[in-house]
Amino acid sequence: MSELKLFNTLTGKKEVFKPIEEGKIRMYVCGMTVYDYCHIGHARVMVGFDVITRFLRHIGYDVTYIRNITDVDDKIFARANENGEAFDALTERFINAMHEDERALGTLPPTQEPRATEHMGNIISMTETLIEKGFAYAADNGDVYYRVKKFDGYGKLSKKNIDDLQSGARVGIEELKEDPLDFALWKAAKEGEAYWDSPWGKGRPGWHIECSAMSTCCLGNTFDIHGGGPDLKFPHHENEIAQSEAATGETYVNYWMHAGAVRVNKEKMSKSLGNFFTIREVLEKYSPEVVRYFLTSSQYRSQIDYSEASLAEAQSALDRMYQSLRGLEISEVDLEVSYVDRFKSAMCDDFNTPVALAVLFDLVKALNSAKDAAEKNQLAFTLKQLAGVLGLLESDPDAYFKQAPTQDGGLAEDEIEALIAQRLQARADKNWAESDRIRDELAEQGIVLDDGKDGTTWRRA
RNA sequence: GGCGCGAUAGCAAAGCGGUUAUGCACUGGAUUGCAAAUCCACGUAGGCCGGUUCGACUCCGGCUCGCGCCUCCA
Repeated sequence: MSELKLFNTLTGKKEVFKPIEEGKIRMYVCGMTVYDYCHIGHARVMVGFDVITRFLRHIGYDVTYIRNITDVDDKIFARANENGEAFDALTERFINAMHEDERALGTLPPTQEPRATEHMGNIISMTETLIEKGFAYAADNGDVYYRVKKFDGYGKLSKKNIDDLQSGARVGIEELKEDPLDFALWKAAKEGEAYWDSPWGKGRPGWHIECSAMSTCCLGNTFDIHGGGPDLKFPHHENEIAQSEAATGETYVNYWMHAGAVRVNKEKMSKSLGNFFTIREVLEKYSPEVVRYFLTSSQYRSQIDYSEASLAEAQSALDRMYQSLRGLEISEVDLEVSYVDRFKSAMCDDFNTPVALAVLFDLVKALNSAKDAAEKNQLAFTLKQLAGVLGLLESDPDAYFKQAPTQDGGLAEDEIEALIAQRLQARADKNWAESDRIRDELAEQGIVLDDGKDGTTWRRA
């Protein structure tokens, strides 16, 4: 079998993957800051690392997959304040919403989902360590800052030169910092804000320290893979490296993986631009599996353009896959190895899902052309197994075609069945006009009829 | 301005120094009462200019254009 290669942001190259511990992978992925609904950009990371995790497990790795929830943050406080709502009531709501979105998209739950608020002790002790080692200092007001220039190699992940950064940094606003590049590990609480007690007084953690604390706590000083969205490279991940490596004196992460951006009209989808589509919005029109297919149809590192047209295309493609499985009773047999090998070598090459999908389509074509029942069964079984590694084709084909994506699902199933029965009678009477009238009537409701040799089936277009 | 990434057929998206990617759409045929689905047939694409090579979409250099990061963002 081909060896697993993955693109490491740290080196800028595709590298052969070597786990720290034979057969095991410890992976941390940056999750959500929970103050709003997840958008398609989040879905990209969720689905992307879900597929990665599924494949790594498929090829035999014991994967510990940690994805944090950042539930203390300036934006959370700001939003809670706007709403006149307690910050933890707000985060609880959006954590639940996030879990709903994930269940809809069929992503496997992470091994653990640590929350910043549950790791205050670790956050504070890591901050203390950084102060002891001279990498951080407490300001007069109770803030604690990280001394960026003290850390050798700052910028190595995002390939930034510290001098370039400095020239662009805003100076003068924060007199509390020794250097404008320094970033906050701990922020003193302002009047009326929620706070935690610390050696520096009442306050809360800065943005980056919680990930260093949680990842180290859950996975150890050094772990295999750290992933996240493209906009986390700098400063978030850069700062995590600075914090963790300064605190532990050890390499923080061996392989850094970053998903590509989701764009809308050639612009990055982002909170700040306000051009984002939430997962739940999209799911009103398209089935979750179509969204997953769309996200899988390009390699996880490339940027993709979100549009209705691309989702519609994804649906057509996925329909083709399900169509090939429709009406088959599939029983477990040995897999067709040639397809399995091609699939695996595609996925071993930095998770090349577009090629993996191409293999699935070759399988679909072979399946559609096969005459022999045993051969059909083997191809269908192989198709389902491999697609399952991508989290696809896990539904019953009939259910897939009959599902109503919107809340008002249009025509009810029994009405459809009744019309089909009427049409069947008309056909038996060779009343083609009536038969076609019913077909057209259903077509107007988005129902497509397929007359097969074993009767008529229907699906929603 | 600094750093990084990309430019493939109508659209989307891959691999590859010389041999069909794949999907969607389109067209013709088979099939069907009519359709749908399916099958068969159908595409010499690779931003521009040089270089290396027997041969480059694939390697090297330059240019143009697009995008991302440099500030909160997945």
